[in-house]
Amino acid sequence: MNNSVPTRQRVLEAALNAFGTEGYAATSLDALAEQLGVRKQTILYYFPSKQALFDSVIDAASQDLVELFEQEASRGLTGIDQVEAIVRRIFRLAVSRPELLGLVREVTRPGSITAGRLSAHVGPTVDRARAFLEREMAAGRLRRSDPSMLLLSLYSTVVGVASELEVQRAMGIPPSARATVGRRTELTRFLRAALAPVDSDAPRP
Amino acid sequence: MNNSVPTRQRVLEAALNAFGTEGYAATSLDALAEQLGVRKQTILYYFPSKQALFDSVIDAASQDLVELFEQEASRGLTGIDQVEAIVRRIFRLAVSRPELLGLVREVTRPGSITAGRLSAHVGPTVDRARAFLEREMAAGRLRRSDPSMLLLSLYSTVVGVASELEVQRAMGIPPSARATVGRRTELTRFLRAALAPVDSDAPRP
DNA sequence: AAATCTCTCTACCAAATGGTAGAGAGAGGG
DNA sequence: CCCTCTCTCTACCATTTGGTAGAGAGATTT
Repeated sequence: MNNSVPTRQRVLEAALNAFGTEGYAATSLDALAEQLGVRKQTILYYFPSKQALFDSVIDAASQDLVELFEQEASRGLTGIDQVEAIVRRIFRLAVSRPELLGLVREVTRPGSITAGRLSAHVGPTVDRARAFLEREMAAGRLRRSDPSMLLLSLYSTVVGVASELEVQRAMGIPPSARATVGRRTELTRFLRAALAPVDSDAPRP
Repeated sequence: MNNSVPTRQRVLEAALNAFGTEGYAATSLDALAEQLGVRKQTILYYFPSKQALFDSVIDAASQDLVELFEQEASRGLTGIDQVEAIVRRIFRLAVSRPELLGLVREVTRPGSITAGRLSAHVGPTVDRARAFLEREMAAGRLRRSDPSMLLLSLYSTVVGVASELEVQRAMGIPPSARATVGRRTELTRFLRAALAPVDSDAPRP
């Protein structure tokens, strides 16, 4: 059965899903194996330990994320339009592959063991993003502020709004597809207000 | 030894710390007990199961959070000043009791078991916050937008910036005390830009 | 003094966990 | 035909986990 997708890749996908939604500690190799219709030792054949599997999952997820961003960045938009395009992409991601954002959340939590692995992969992309913000500020297309801090604020806001379903329920926002679009629309308005340049941001002639 | 603080409360505090930093699944009762210099059965005497302990921790944490907010809200500030005061409080919290925000993060994660418990406790406070935003918008002291969505954006941004240390490191922001103040300052500027009313927000006479 | 209540302990246990050792089946090459 | 390589399996195992049963010590009540 299912001979089209190689086992190793199937394991990686199932693991990404499990780690991203349940978390590392709450995911057992036995449960993962059963879900795949395979024995635990088959998993351990491809990945020598649970930690090694987790590392590989992070590597794969990082690659996906980086590709997504580089692809979007290569379209050459500027100013708030580029920011809005990225937001749109992240929201699409939150719908189509919520486990990916979940994994990011898992990896970046304070007590995380595998701290630097994701950072190492997305580092260059983060640098590109920061450089973009600096460039656009200098050109007067974005309000001037500290690029690193702005990037952090953007990240927190977008990923939070896109993925914190429980919080949203607590705040009276139903987790429907229609509400998702509404969230994105409102978030975009929020970001436009925060990013739009003011007079004093005009580029030096 | 340590007869001043009752055991039950010591267990609650240690559990809040562990659950908030390591997560529910990664926290074992044995480890918790050892850390307390007590046997696991002592914990199970006060809390019939691990899940019951977790529930109690959530209850206690909720109470702390609610008190904190109600206390801050009772000072009667208005507009962005009130928002800024809350931000300041949350940052102080992120420094003095990071495990509290970590617990919130743990509870609000997608695959969480104890979904509604925190929501039930903080619900009324959330309602108050939303009512505040509506009132201030109507008075022309905040830019008009959807209060629920704005609240969500504010929550995501503030908690994210205050607590996502790993992300910050990945973005080139060192996790020092000085940088914490810098983050808060920059975040406040970001929020002011997003919240400041524009001409069309003037209250109807 | 006897009985009860509060609290912490020792002694266990069944289940689950990550991991080791190695057999067996099939394919391909010599 | 045999050898080797790839892949998945069965059989185990030591450790850890959440939880049960109940003893013992001290204080309080009757």
